[in-house]
Amino acid sequence: MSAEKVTIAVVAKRAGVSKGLVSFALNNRPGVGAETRLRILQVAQDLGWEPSLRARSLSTQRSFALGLVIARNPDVLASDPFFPSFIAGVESILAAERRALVLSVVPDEATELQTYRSLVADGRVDGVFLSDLRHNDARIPLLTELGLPAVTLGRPDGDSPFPAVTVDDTPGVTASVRYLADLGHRRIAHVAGSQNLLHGIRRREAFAAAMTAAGLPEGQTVETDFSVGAGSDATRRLLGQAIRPTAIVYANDPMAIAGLGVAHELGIRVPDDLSITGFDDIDFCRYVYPPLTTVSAAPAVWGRAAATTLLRLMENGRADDVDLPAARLIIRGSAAPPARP
Amino acid sequence: MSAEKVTIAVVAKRAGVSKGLVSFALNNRPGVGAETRLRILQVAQDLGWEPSLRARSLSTQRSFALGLVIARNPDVLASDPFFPSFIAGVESILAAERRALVLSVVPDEATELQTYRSLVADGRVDGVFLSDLRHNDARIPLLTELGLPAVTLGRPDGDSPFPAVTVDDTPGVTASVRYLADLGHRRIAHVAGSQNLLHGIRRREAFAAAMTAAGLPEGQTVETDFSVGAGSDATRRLLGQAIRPTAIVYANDPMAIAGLGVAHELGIRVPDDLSITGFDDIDFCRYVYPPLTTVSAAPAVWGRAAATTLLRLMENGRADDVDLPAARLIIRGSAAPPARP
DNA sequence: ATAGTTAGCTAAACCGGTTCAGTAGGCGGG
DNA sequence: CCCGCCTACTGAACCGGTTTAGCTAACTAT
Repeated sequence: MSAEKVTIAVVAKRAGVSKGLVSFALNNRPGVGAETRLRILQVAQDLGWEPSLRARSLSTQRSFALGLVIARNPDVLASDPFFPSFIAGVESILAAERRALVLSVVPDEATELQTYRSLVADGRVDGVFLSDLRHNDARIPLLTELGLPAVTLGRPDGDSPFPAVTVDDTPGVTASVRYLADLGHRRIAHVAGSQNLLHGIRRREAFAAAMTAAGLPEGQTVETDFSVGAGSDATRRLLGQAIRPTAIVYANDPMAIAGLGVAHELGIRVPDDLSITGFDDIDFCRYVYPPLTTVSAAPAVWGRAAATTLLRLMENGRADDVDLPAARLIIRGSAAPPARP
Repeated sequence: MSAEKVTIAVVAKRAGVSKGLVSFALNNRPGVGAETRLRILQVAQDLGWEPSLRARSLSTQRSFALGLVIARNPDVLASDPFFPSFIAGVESILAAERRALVLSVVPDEATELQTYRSLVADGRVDGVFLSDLRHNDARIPLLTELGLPAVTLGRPDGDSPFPAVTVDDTPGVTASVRYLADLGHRRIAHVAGSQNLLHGIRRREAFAAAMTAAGLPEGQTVETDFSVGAGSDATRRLLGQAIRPTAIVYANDPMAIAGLGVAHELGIRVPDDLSITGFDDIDFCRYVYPPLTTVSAAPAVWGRAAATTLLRLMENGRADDVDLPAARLIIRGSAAPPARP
């Protein structure tokens, strides 16, 4: 019988109006009589009509989807729960708007740029999230050139036409150092993240500044790529020295957990012989032994804020920067006063 | 000048043929003269023409995208690197095909089903991956009804019209139990995953069967939801007993790592006083102390195979099941012969 | 020589919306 | 009473591809 597919034309005929008017009524635009509008909407509902996203896409040149491109070393990606949580936050906003999230995971930066080009060429997305900002990030001029709306996760270090949704890392690092200094530590080291990434750089800078502010000698810093393995190696190097640090501030939790493992292996007791702090407050922190003192980051909240901002930008052509509550120190059991020599 | 947008019509005019013929040439269909075809392709290339995905979508009723809907407790999602790795595998196949991955993360099963309906109603995807299979999974009849091609990750327990891409968990669990039994353990417990999930059920069944096969008494089993916190609680319960197990087989690594933490906290030495094994071989395993004996799963390989199979299904209307190499035991340092009482 | 194929190609319909120019009718102002 | 203007609405073009019916010319078979 009525196996006929319901299109705007069917609705129009049934309501006794033109296709155009149905379109106007649907997108509640002016120029439609009040009762006509109601009749149209009623008919649409009766027929169970849902406008075709594809047709809409073609005529409006929009895709009703947002994009996220992740360029990370697979190891780092796998052990860092940032993205799953962030994405869950993003989705909680998008679902209500009936928009989709297009995700790309790529192996390197060159592919990443190429992926943005493809996404735009294919009109897959109407806007994107820029995560893992880098120094002089090539994506910013690229996206500007491509004319694709974007939101940066954190403030980039150069000029950027895009709104930034930021969680400031500095206070968390500062608080960690101060906390350790107050406990009496003087030789505090830092296992830094990748210095290609802005948050890696900023955490290291915050560490250095906090050491100075605490009146301590410059702390030893080891650069890593944020991976668990690199965290382990860095810890081994730090602890293998004749004079070793009494505390280590890690740039993320996975590395701190790896550090915990190395300490155990070397028979160095945490927190008695060595204090450590992490960054991110991943789930594991609460459950390793001793539980990890770390800095909370709330990636899901970040995801919601980023999605909201990006939608606003696309809607209004502009959106203000958003500063989320800074990450703060969560004190657990992995730090204590240094042992007396 | 030629700021004009390049469409098929422009290419057609420039090549002196009709739009239709350009389309034929592009999709290399018969009915186009050899040199005409070359000329058309040459013109297309000269003009840098890329057919519009949106227009194609509308006329072919396809979206050139695949979907993945994840319904997981945020805690579990965050600590389990399965999806990031799986997705990386999927993407490595999709990128070459110029298809996109649409990802949805939803809070519960009801929303999950609704999400599949939306994806189909909006024509967002041409096929989907079904992960985290459940007993009598409602998604299978739903997708059958919706007519959406799908691939299941693992073999479902009921009838399914979809190809299954499987990594058999059983041998890994069996090997773990056998390994522990060979070391001399008799009281082996199992911290099982969610019994709503097929892999949770199968690992538990494999555990029970392996215990019997090894001639051991039925092992104690605690059910969890696969989360780190639940793994911690379960461990605490097992170790708080008067007569406690000498070994614990965990249904996944995050719980095993939590178990390691609990043991440390209680002053129970691993592996001297307690042996443990995990499942999945996540990155952390190598770096906790002692390094975790576990079962490897290779989610990225799984992702590639699943994507390949799904594409084949969509192409040919059918695809065979794929059985990937079974997960195998990786022996590290978290198990040893039981202490003499 | 004539009818029947077939390869190569064109024109137009189609996918299902949006948008814009234009028309008819109603109303207020002069 | 006429003009102008606004509101409600229609018809057609448009987005940019795919697909189908049908035409022509050349080639084969009889």
